[in-house]
Amino acid sequence: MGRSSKYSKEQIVTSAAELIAEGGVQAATMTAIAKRSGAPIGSLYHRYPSREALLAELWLDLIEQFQAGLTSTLDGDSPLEAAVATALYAVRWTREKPVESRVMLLFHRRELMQSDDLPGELAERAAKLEPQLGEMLRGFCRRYWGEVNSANMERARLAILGIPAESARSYLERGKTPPALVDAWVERACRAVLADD
Amino acid sequence: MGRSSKYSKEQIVTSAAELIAEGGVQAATMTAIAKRSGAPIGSLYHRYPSREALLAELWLDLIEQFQAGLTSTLDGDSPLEAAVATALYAVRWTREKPVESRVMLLFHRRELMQSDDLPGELAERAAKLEPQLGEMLRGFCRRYWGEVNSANMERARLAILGIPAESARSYLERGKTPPALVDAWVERACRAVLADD
DNA sequence: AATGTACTAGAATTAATATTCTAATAAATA
DNA sequence: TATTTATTAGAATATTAATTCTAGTACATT
Repeated sequence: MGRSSKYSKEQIVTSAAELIAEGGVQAATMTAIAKRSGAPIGSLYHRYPSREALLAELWLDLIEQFQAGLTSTLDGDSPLEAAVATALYAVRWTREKPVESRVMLLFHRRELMQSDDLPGELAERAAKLEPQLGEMLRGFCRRYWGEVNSANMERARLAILGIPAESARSYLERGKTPPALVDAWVERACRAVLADD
Repeated sequence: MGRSSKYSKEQIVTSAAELIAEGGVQAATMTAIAKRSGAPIGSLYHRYPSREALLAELWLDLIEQFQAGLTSTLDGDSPLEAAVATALYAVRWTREKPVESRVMLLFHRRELMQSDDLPGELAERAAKLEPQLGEMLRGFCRRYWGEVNSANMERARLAILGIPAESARSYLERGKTPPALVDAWVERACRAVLADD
């Protein structure tokens, strides 16, 4: 049924990610994405209704993949050890996927998805992200403290997500990747934030 | 000598900051800044050679002010206690100046100053920031560990700057301000990262 | 081989914004 | 009060980038 495609969605989205990683969101113009991926502008619009939908899909792909890794890691036996492992997973992820993590950590959702009128499927995917993260943290609080309240939630968020994010960010900003030493600091900080009073 | 001005630089820059805090950098168009501040576009260009120069000045004002506070706090007697005080100063600053801290923490320098060809004075001010921060951290390393090396520098940067930044960021992103509880977590994390092995 | 259909192509159009330009205005000084 | 000049005003222009449109292309199925 019809001609087979010469340029895949993946090529397009990857090109956009590289452009953002190198020069920020504003560098990922439709013309630039076309040039980098080899696909003509017409083909971009054949696949995506708009630039915003293209960038939103890129963003959602990344976050979903990352969050899936977090969630499964935090599911370990000992909640404390699972928390540490999750924090370290996040740091390692940025080491292994510097382009993707630059996009994720250095640019804000608003820059990629400014309006609320995304194509339905994308809007649904976007709406699931935060609840899923909340559910993950809630589970942790229940297992670790035996109680879920907003202070615990914030505390867990800082220890498990915030600290590794920041630890990586300062390197990613400078075009580097967090060195191995950082892992030890992240682990300590994570444990310190979660420790009993 | 000539007509006195009706709209100050400060009004203009403040309006730009509010717009950015509310809607991101892209919301701070010259038209929007003009509307919010009351000044007509012509007046904006009378004071600033370009939008970029206007935003750069805003950014530099904020960072310089913030960094001055950091530097003087980190100068205390006991290096460890001074480090903790500095980290807490940063968190409190975001609590007291939510608009300014949103601009500083949520948006990247590149978004505000994309080119390298800023008017000379601004370029000079921009060039001083990072060295000044480095000097500050270097002094801390010398006093606390007795030795300055890149691992120490990174570690100090995480403990003193990174951790409070992240702790505030997660609230600022949601349009909130870090609650008082956060201070205790920041202090612990700061001490943990700086603790002996 | 003929035909249908998704896809490629990229030029033309539109939309949004920064910037320029020319003409008023009003305060300070002589 | 006359004059000077920084400043206000905002319409006109230029620029940049998204989006649309029309035509061609090649694969898959019949």
